[in-house]
Amino acid sequence: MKFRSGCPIATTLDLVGDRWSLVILRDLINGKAKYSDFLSSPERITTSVLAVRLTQMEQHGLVEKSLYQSRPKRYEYKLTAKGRSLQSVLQAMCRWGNEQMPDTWIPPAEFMKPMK
Amino acid sequence: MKFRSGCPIATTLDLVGDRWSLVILRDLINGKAKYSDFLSSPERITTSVLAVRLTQMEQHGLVEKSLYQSRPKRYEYKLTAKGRSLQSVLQAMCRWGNEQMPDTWIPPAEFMKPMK
DNA sequence: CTAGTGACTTGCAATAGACAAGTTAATTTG
DNA sequence: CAAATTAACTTGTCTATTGCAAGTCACTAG
Repeated sequence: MKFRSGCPIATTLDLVGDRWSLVILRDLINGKAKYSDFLSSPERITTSVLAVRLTQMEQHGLVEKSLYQSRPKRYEYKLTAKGRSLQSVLQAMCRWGNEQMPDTWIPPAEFMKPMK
Repeated sequence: MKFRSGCPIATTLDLVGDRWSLVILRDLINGKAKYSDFLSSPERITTSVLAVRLTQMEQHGLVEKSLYQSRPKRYEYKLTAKGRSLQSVLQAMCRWGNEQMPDTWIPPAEFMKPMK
């Protein structure tokens, strides 16, 4: 992976600065783990984009894939510590969205709890 | 503008969830204001993308354009309160970048000061 | 008069995303 | 036991966004 600069903001955006990665991360934090779980979210990601984003997030060390059933093979996705620590970024976005964008949903208190 | 859902995270990403908007916002917070200022940042945004992003950020109410010189016309860009309040998101990204991505620059203390 | 600067615009190729359909290996349902 | 359903993808086509290079327009400095 080539980064645009050493700026921590630009570098973070090189990893998750696209339309979908942080939406998937939100779902993972909220306990979703299976391919079909992500597809069922209200934003309606398409299957092709989901497949690409999941493998890239895995390559970046944000999620881990594990077999939870062989025959037929089924995988579940879980956050790594590195991925989970992005929750503070999501919390900041939630706060901003709720303050500045009318009619956005209020997240469960659990989601907004300070971390670490 | 059509939003993917009422989720505050998804809605925020509908506005700034691309490769460049938050990099421009960082520059604005750091006092950059002119077209050529943004072009000179180390990430090397191209002029065509910069023009598009600036007009979209203006449409979304995050920045304001003002004439600071007629003949020839020259404009400067400034953050609105709505745009400035995204700083907390950038601060969270900075913290994450510095913790998880090796060799990212440490921002000036000024940038990380709590807001409001 | 020529070169340079600031703020763009235009054109074209490459990559990412949207939309729809197909595949594979089971498992459930009738 | 064949037919429908499910989970997890893959493939294909089309459009949108980004990257890269060059050009334009209105001055201004030498």
